[in-house]
Amino acid sequence: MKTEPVKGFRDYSGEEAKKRAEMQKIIVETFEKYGFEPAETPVIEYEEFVRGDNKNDEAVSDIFSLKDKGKRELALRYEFTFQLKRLMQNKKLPYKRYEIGPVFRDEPVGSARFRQFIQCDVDVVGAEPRQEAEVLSAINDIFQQVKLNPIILVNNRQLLNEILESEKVKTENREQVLREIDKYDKISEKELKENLKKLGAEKIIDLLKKGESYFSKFESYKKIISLMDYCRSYGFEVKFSPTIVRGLSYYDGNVFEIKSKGIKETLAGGGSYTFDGTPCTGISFGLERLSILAEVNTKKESYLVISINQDREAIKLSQKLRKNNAAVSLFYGKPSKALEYANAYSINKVVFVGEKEVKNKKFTVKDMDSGKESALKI
RNA sequence: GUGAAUGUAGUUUAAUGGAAAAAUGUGCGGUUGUGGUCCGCAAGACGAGGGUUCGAUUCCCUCCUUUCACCCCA
Repeated sequence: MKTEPVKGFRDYSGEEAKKRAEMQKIIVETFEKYGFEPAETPVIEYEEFVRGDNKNDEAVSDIFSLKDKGKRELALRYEFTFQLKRLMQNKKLPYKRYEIGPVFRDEPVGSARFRQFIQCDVDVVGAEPRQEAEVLSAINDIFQQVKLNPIILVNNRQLLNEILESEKVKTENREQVLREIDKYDKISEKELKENLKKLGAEKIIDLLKKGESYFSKFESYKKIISLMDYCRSYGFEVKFSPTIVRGLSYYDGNVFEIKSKGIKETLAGGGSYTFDGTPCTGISFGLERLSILAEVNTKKESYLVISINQDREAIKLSQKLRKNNAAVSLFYGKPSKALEYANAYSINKVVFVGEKEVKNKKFTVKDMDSGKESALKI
């Protein structure tokens, strides 16, 4: 019997699992602080719906597909945004929701790439452009709380189109040109130019490097300037990067990408798009990648109540502590084993419940870090 | 998906064409109420399947895992 996890899937336990749980707590709290409400959607959807209109989208070719007994053509969700098409119905706008949950992609795996990962997604349906800054601020907040320095890059899809238009790049080549531009940071400029030359767009790279003086003549650039301005009001900076493209084909306005030192993979991505004529904006990030760099405090105050042949009293005491919201485990056995147990699971307080304590109705708490004992107050 | 590398106890690392070693972790114990020290005992591995061979963990083949690159992406 094979017990190992499937390629690209894995278990989390111990410290790692604690860290992930703690991070999710921070994420939920922050999203709610920004007025987003939670939503839960199915993992399985009709394949047709998952694919949507993005038939040419490479990412969509990486979906896991399956069939049920009724021979329905189904698929595992590979992101959350498309499900908004259903959630947004009959909602007063702007509808602000977040969702945290597993998504699945049948694609190559790597150290920071999995086939199942927890995606944390926030969107505003019925968004004004200035709400892009709100969404970015929420994400920035989360990153700050886990001691990360995010580098937030922004660009605009239409701006790229305008530039390709003005350079008279053939329509049929544009998609490929964008894909090449996206490689800007990965391959040498020489190589990039050669690739672009084949597509009749070798001048693009030099143009993108020109900066403000060149971009300001395009209408879409104003949207970037405006976004940068709003972000400054929130107290953080975003950086204009004309070479970020983003894959998901529904983006049609500003697009975002968050990077950080210490990881080559993108931490978060998002942008503005239009569903049923409604302008929306959203961003999402993967918990696993964030977790690689995040620093969170997983130490919590917790108790180990040790029953030394005083089970009834020990249980009573545990329940009292739990009523005060303490995290309590019970241990039946020898004190030396109990202390070892407490160390193994980083339980920082132990209470002995033995004949002596029960008789005197006095319990002492031992702090596992300092070794000091003090009277237990409930 | 393609190409390259990889695969030994839960984890980290040895050795070998001829009975697989250690550290750490785990379980039990050290005569029964105080820990991260120490001592003893125990359980625990050659990714899977084929082939070559008297004999394969070691050589060969296939598959799988992991890692890297391409493609794309959180």
